[in-house]
Amino acid sequence: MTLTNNTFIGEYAYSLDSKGRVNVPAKFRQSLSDDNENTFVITRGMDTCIWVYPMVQWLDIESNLRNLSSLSKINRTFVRNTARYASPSTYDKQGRITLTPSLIEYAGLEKEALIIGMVNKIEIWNPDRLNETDEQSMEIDAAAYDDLADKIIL
Amino acid sequence: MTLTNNTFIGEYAYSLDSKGRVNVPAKFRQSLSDDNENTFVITRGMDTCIWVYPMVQWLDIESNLRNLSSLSKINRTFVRNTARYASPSTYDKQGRITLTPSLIEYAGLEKEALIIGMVNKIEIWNPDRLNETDEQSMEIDAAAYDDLADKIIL
DNA sequence: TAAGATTGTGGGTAGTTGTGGGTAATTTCC
DNA sequence: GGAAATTACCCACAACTACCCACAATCTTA
Repeated sequence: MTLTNNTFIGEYAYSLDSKGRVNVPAKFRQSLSDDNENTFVITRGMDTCIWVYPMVQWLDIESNLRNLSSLSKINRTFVRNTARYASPSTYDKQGRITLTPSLIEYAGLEKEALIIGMVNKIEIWNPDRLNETDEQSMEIDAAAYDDLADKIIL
Repeated sequence: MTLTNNTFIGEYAYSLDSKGRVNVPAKFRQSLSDDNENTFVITRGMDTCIWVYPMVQWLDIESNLRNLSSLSKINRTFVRNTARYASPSTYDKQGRITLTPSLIEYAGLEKEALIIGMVNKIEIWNPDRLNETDEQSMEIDAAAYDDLADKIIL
């Protein structure tokens, strides 16, 4: 029952404990390749959620950032915003990672944490926020969504 | 008399047991190619039913998702909605897959489960719901059906 | 038709997984 | 340099899941 390495799908409802720890779904841990050394890189997501990358995936992003010339202002802004909030985190013996207070606040996390596999990364959401985001995008994106659906056969 | 690999046709009425397991029709199992490793990926269907993909078929979808950059909001939404409800499931020694409570609720499954071969994937229905859906689509679709007639020769 | 194999269904058990909290090591700050 | 706070590591337990076995019904084959 192993999918491709470093690939994550599915949705899990876990709790954030008093120490700011969340469980990484067992299936996600199993999918991690060894060269990640049980480490993720955690950062702000583009929606109000947390993004969690397997380390090797992050290294890939880093090398892409490296190639963006700082001559361009957009590049500078993009590199800055991508890099500044990122920090590596190794999961403990029980399979949990610790989130920084800053990220917990950014994502508005309280007791519940919804963990979503986004194929090449993982998202951590406050369930209520995700619901709102879902409803908003429902109407707005209909047309563009159909375009996408044409390209990918489900 | 074997059909093409990973191809499913026909209708089967099975039961959902107390642990959320349904049998995969023996013919469907036989049709699965070896590289699927006896594994399906189960997710929400576009009607209120469950979709079951042979793993290799899903991997194809996955690699398409992987190529959608998360810089675009629409892409994020699309990847999220496609990936979040999906989960791999290997059938057990008796040929059953386990459905998640979330999917069982989505499809409104109770004791009976109707399993339908959809050529490249499998659908699992609550029989009552399928009846309703059938009746609704009967009249509506006459025109659209004519369009289809251009594309497919029966 | 009888024997054997296959298929669908039910349930028990051992191992895994998620969650809470305790203690020692490390860091921070006065 | 030492106290306070933070972090990392460890243990414990309840809930759940995957795996195994059993059996009845159906189909296959000699």
